[in-house]
Amino acid sequence: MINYSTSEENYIKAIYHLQPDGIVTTNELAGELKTRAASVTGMMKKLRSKKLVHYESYKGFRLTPDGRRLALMIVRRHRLWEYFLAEKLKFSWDEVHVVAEEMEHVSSKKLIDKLDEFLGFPRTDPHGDPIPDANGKIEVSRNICLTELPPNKTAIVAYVSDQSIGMLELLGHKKISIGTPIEVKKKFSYDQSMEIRIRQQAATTISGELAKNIFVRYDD
Amino acid sequence: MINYSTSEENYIKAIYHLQPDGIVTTNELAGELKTRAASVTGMMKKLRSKKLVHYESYKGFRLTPDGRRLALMIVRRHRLWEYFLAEKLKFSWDEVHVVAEEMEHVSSKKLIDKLDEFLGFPRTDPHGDPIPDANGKIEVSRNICLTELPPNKTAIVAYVSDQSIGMLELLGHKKISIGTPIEVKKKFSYDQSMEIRIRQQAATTISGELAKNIFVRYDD
DNA sequence: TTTATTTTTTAGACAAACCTAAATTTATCC
DNA sequence: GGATAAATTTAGGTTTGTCTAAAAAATAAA
Ligand SMILES: [Mn+2]
Ligand SMILES: [Mn+2]
Ligand SMILES: [Mn+2]
Ligand SMILES: [Mn+2]
Repeated sequence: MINYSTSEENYIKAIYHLQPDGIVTTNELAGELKTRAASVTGMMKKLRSKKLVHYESYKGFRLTPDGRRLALMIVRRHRLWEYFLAEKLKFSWDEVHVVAEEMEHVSSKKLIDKLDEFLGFPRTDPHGDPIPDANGKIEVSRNICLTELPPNKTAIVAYVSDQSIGMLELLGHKKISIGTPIEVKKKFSYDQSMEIRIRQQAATTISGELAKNIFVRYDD
Repeated sequence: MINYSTSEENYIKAIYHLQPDGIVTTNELAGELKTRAASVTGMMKKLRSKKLVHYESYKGFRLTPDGRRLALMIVRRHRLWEYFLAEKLKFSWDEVHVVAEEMEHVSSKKLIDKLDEFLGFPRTDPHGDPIPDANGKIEVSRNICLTELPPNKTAIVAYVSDQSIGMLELLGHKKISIGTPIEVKKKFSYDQSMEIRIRQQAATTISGELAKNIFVRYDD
């Protein structure tokens, strides 16, 4: 197994997050990584020479099979550490990301596979994102958006797409987290807001903005 | 808390290991870090400007109180991760060091303090080295060398000073590890070799070379 | 289909950490 | 004490990853 630098890994992971299988442009990636377009161009030449991305000048880039494999390994490390931090060290789910961002670059394969085993082979991280297995296989989540959940049917919160601090804070206040049973009572077409019920508690209202970012598991 | 680079941290830790409180020379440090004298000089200027070492040209260097504090934090991280790897992930004690060498640079203070708590505040790492507490306090081990243990008195292996792979392999073969009860049956002055007894097993012979590196806890 | 705007690449610098080789300082030996 | 030897520092390069500003290419507008 070749070892890659922290920078190389961060670029590969960012490409994966933007487009696991499609074309990413220079500015998109620069925005994602908070770096400048010129730096991206330089790095793409390097990653191309290492056969991790397909890249032709002015035409964007795409992960190669090797690049995708590597991306999945980094995502695996990231999400396993997030799970460890939340589950074993009792970090709150909005704190785990920053720390995992550093830990994901510790490269020992054995470490990660043993950690996976120690954690009991968790399938999702604290944000509900699926964790790739030791072979890089990742579950395709077929969760539906809360906005598409039929009224008066109970579903389980499985995933939140926006994982910013502000969002996680709001969810915390509303007592919504991964695994929370949730039910839509009423939808208001005027502003897409909706009245929901969490467990047996009194109904509460959430904005359309928020609802759009909540995904639930609902086996109809 | 200021953050230091992986290189800076490795230099500080190496100085600490050579001389926690005394003067270290350029070549000594270069040898320890497998780098060149010129690189050491450059880094010392930088660490001096950050007030982590006292340094005057041609006169060697010494950790400042800040430098020592930092060194102890890095040692703390290193040993807690070693403990985690051995205890929770079932790594063998000769595998933990390389991995911890990378993990020790993840800098979150909260991570380390929560890890410490999760592990139950262990006092020593898998090699018997003491783990500094959250304030940087470290136990002074008053272990004695196996060569000084009076014959026919049972003591507990507490620490091995040479932690090279070869040494750990030999100890593994002899079934000696931290916590093993050990007893000296006979010493041969000719080559400093000795006959020892481990638990209730048959006596076995070890070289003076090996005995010099084994330290035991013995409350007389 | 020219012209203007946006996107991307190139050119040139810079900081961190490393290296080799040469110069300088300190230590050792007769 | 002066000549050698050893240790250390300086000088000058290299690599990685970043930046700004200018040039070039691709898109969009007129
Ligand atoms: Mn990262
Ligand atoms: Mn996550
Ligand atoms: Mn290290
Ligand atoms: Mn150790």
